[in-house]
Amino acid sequence: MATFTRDTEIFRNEDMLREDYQPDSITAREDEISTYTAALQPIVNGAQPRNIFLYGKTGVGKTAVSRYLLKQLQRDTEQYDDVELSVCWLNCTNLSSSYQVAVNLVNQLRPADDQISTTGYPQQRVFDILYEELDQIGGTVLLVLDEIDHIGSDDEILYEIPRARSNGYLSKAKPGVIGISNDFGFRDDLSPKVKDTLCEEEIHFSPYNAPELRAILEERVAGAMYDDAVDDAVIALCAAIAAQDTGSARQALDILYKSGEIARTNSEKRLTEEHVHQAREKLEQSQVEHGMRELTKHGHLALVAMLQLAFEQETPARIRDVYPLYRRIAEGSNVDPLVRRRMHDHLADLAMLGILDRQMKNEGRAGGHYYQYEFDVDLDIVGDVVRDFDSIALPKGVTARIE
DNA sequence: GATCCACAGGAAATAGTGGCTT
DNA sequence: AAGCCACTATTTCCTGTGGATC
Repeated sequence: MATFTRDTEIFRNEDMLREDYQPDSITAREDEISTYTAALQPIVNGAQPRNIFLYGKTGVGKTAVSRYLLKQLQRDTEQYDDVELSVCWLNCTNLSSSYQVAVNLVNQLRPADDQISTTGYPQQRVFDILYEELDQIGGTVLLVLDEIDHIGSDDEILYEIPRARSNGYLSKAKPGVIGISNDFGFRDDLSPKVKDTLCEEEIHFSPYNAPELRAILEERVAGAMYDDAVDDAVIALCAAIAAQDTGSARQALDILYKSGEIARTNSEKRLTEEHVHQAREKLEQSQVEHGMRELTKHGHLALVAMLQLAFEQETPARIRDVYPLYRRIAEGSNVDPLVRRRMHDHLADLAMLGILDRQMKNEGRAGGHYYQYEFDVDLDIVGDVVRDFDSIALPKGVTARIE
């Protein structure tokens, strides 16, 4: 018989450690905030907004600071009658082109019962619709494009919006673009014409160091967990691990949260450093697992082929060895196998996700150059994932090893 | 130092899907 | 219904590459 009781020892309010929690104040980003504030100043003055670009790795506060500042800005501009500020927030993950960003912006601005479809229109048409919507809102409209680097090299929209007004497409609206990017390289990939218009203000967010992470954790822990549940050493360790790895507050908070979960499951009252280490390992593991499950069918087939080779001690293996096996498994599973070139892309994907490790070998005239692939993760984890592939006929060598 | 292996990986063409316009 | 438009996944074709070997 299961019983539920309220947690009175570890978590007071675990929401505060979650991804979507928005803190009331921002810790350790003073410089960024002051630059950002200065860049937003024209809006308060009722002038044309400047375009702003934020760079920095995940979990360094770009989104949190933006949310925080824009909220302040909206509140503080209310007192001026000649400033009408609206903010439109769009996360561009999964949007790979300007066209899609434009469509999603329109749909964001429109009511749910009047959406437009994601394909079918000529590109310029979608832009026209977007301008109509913007003009309808009027005033200053800030378009926040989070994770904008996902649109890759197709940056047309970043050129269009800032110039829409001077080109006479807009009469009532003053649009401003705030781009948020995880990828510094994105800036260099932008076409020159976009760089000119868009990168008026650039703000760089550096990774957090250990003391900063500690400050952030302490800030959150005060509300999220009971005082007796955590001590400074545990917090310091979470901060240290995250600082060394990614410098991301997200990671530090995740580790702390997971540590608490582990402690709670073991019905312990205090977090220990051991819990933290376990938490880190678990998180790493589940990330890799998630990556593997999300792959396409052919990615899965490639994974199975590699697993088979690993079980036979044939790794590291080269394409020449993996491909025929992949073909057999695909055919056995009633899937049309891909050509070698394409299959190679899937292996490269696996390597990029950190699931496989690849080494370039070069035997010169005798053997040419090629990659050798082997697993970079525990085979048991791979086995766990592969066991759930129900549309793939696993080779015997694999089924035997994973039960 | 030229050659050449065995592949890496870029580029363009093609297939197939879903949706708009007239 | 025919003709567009955009997207994704793939195939086809091809040039590039590092270093052992000639």
